[in-house]
Amino acid sequence: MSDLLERLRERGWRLTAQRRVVAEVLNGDHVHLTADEVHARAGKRLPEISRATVYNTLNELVTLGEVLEVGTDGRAKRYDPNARTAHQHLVCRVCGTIRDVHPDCDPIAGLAEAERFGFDVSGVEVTFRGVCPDCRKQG
Amino acid sequence: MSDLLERLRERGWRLTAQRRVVAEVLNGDHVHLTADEVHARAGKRLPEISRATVYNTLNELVTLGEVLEVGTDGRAKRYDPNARTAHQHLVCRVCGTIRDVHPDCDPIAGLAEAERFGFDVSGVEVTFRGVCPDCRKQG
DNA sequence: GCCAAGCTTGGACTTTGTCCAGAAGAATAT
DNA sequence: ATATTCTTCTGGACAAAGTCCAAGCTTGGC
Repeated sequence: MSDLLERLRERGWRLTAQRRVVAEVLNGDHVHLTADEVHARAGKRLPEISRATVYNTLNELVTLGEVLEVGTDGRAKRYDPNARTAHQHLVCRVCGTIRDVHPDCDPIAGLAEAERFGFDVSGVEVTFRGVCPDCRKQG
Repeated sequence: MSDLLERLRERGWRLTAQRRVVAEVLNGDHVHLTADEVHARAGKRLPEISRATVYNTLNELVTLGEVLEVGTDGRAKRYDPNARTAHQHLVCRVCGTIRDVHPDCDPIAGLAEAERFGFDVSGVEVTFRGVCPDCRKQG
């Protein structure tokens, strides 16, 4: 069932009860939870799990490259387990819902050499903003 | 001298001493200050100005569309007065410095109709991540 | 000059996240 | 199996960024 857990095991990541629960909560295809939501859901299965552990684990997963941090502008960061396939986000301005979308080309190539100012450019985030169908009906 | 102040006056924005100072501090071409930096600089000219007023004013400017909020990932938001010409940002992962860069085409066009899921897409933010020359020397 | 509306203030409060020292739990060696 | 060592977990304190609010102050219109 779990790509994420399997990949972690393969990498020799020590899989404690706490880490397993965090990884399980996070696993899925269009999941974009905040650290707090992860903590709440993890707490249902492992009531004593501490906030610190959830934060530590999430940060480790990000460092390992298994999970992506998605900044949604002022609010809490969200964590996206789908770090393996390049994708971008489409965020509803009203309700904050996130959809994954897929680029038809590598956007990093769009930055000309002359525009790099000596930076070592290693990543790019593309976030489309709009209003989702549900919010349009109501607005 | 000031595009920003002029535009604000034209729009009938009440120009108090505090707001004027905030707008003046923010004015310029490659300015990306945090709210705290704005407060500090504004405080030099108007020592009693409060943090709350700086935040209020910045949020109003953002709502008016005269200033852009730039989220730099965990750190404090930065405010960019150059909301008039389309541009993107190149952010240093280490020190948080921001450079403006200019797209060679409209990135919003990169999102195929089939990928819009019924959203009314009205904007896109592109943020390149990398390490700036200064931080590379030290790292 | 008076009044209402709108600004500003400072402090309390909230949210999000980090840090730390000690406790608990694995892994390794004996 | 036991001791030792290393890693991880915990809970609470702490910090940064930002919001909220009631009270006071300005401003513009009359």
